[in-house]
Amino acid sequence: MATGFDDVITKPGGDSQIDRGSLAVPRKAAGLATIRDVAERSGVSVSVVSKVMNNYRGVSSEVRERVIKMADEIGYMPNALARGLKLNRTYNIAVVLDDETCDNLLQMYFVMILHGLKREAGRRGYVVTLITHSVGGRRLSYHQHASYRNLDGVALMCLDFVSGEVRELVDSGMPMVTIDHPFPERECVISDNRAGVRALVEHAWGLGHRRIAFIHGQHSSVARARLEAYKGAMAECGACLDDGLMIPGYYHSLEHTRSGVSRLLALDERPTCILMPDDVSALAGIQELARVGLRVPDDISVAGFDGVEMAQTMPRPLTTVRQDGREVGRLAAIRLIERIENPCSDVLPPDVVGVELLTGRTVGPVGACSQL
Amino acid sequence: MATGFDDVITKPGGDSQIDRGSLAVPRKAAGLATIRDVAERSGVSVSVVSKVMNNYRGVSSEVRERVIKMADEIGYMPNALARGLKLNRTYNIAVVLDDETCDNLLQMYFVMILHGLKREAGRRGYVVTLITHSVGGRRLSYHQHASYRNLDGVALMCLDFVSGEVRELVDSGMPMVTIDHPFPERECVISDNRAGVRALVEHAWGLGHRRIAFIHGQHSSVARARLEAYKGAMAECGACLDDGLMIPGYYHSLEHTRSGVSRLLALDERPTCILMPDDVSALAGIQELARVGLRVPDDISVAGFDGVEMAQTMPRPLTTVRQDGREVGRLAAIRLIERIENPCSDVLPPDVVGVELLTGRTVGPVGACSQL
DNA sequence: TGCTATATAGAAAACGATTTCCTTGTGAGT
DNA sequence: ACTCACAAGGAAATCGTTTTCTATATAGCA
Repeated sequence: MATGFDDVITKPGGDSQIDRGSLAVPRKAAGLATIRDVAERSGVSVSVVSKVMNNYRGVSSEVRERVIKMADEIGYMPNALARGLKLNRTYNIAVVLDDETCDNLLQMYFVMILHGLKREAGRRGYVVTLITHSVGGRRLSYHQHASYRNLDGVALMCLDFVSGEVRELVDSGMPMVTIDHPFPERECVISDNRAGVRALVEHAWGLGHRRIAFIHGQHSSVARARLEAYKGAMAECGACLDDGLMIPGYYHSLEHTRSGVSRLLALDERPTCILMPDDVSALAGIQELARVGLRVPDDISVAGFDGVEMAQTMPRPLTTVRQDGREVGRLAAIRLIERIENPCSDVLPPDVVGVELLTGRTVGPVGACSQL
Repeated sequence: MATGFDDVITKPGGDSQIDRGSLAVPRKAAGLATIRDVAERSGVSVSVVSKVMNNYRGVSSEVRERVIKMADEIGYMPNALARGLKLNRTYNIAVVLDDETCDNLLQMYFVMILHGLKREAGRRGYVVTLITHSVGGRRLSYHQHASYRNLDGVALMCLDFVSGEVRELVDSGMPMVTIDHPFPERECVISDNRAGVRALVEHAWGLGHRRIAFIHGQHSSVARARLEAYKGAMAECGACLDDGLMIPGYYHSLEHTRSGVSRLLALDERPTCILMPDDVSALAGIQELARVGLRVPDDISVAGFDGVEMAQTMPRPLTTVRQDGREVGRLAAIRLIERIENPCSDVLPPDVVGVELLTGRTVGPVGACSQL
């Protein structure tokens, strides 16, 4: 925003006015009452009206009632802009959605988080604004954008947490909450990925699986946590870890999953069970397996991660772990707003939201066929 | 907001200050530079800086450069609040999501719309704020809320379009766009539901189905349009309409769909094909059919509506119609912003976004079994 | 009756921009 | 030399609030 130099220096208008699209209509012209209208029509000063509207004391109940009545009558609503300008509070929090790199809204987990977050925020008088770092051609950092709009705080999820952008935000001291990626001394809510993976491994192990493969995500602390949990759980079960069974993939990338499955099937000793990075990928994996003639779970078992409703409404429900995105979002809102309203309080360690194993029917006991 | 009477009249503070949570920090204290800082440090007046930042003419290029350099140096960003207050424009549009009645975010179609809308809005310099009508206990109408926050326009989807709330919004003249429900003289984008239903009916008919049932949504123009299209297409195909084959249901309501399926199966002459209100419901329907021992599509055919990715990534992809929610959202953003920036232009008839038949594998030729 | 607290009301200064004048200074044209 | 036009810069009003500070009226009290 600071570099207004780009292309247009000289423009029409006598010392002013570029084509600004629509003319600027003052609030009055738009038919909205201002505090001054209320004041005049109830015969008091602006300050008194303000005091009434904010429930301050120092106004006689007679005047108070008159003002309130008049305000109602002419449908007065304060102007959030003026209020925010004075108070430096907008009751508006930012959710950063980077729709250039990852399409977060297309992953149900993040949609659920957004849903929970928005709902809880609304309950507490806040509203949610979705920001990106590109705004009308100009490229603003998240922090610039959030402070340009005076947003009270920021919620971060599903993006490159090690980018300079995020660093800037962390360093800025602006109230923020991250999801599934803790920063020291910053609010955070995480979904219990470790427990989820552990539950899956144990479930499969309990059904007799010994060669349990894991197609895992990359470059994120979620992926790291899950991989670690996988290794830990396998080791605890007494398996000796086989690097060949751990294959990098990407969340929600059907092709990567399919090729991961192919790689696993090409192994000398095939796995009898594959843990996929997410539910959609799991379905893609099952498709791939079907393509080469393998039935699930008779010939090979498959598990997903997320627990989206649709995968449970299938003829053969997916074995997976349900993450409670809505709860994650709800807690994120609570913690962020706490921080906004009480900036000096101590930052607690991350909230960990529990997950639930959905046994489904795609991980079965190791059968005869799978020995082939 | 006008009735601040509720409970608290007398409160602490000498003539002022209720517990306002955080203290109000002026922008300067927060470390952000103001236009005055730029002016002082580059030795010019505030007006000149403003002119430079807005690319107005009437500033020598020498001064212009100096100002720009200084602005960059101290990281100046204008204050959107102050700007908005003066300009009466926030470059912020509202998306109304009513999370009390319907959980719109849980339906992928609406998520896609939101995604497309937000992306296109961002491209044009706008940001999206999600509003509800309940704000921190207080109940504001959509219109009140949007005008309280000075939002430039409103996008409405998936809600009760005949409510007083919506009426108020329509009458207010605030720029708005509706999705899948046209109002006279108001911007609108609709998904071609008629064509979708027609395609499904024709597809099924072509495969020999004659008794095609339709579990349809209710109380919305989408539902009406689809039902009409169903009737029209059936008639055109030469079927005589059977009221028993048209069953009211609800979108995304698994129970209603299941009971609808039961009702259909109880008919003397069972349908050979059922059109479900949406993809998730279709899966629920298939489950219900499986429960009573009917296989899809061998014994009975089933189609969905929406075309969500997951239902296509199943062992047996769902026969359905893909709606292009993202495109709907994109067009909605374009039309809304056009209206905001050019309030006097003519309102065009609704944009109709095409749909695509996904043949899938859940509607098959009428077989011997289905004659039972 | 004075004198001091206290309550009530209002004036005015912010908050950080934009925009409308208005004042200069300069160059061209006669 | 004298006007005229125009460019560059600045002062100040404005947008709609909040909040501090001051002025007045009333009550309490000796």
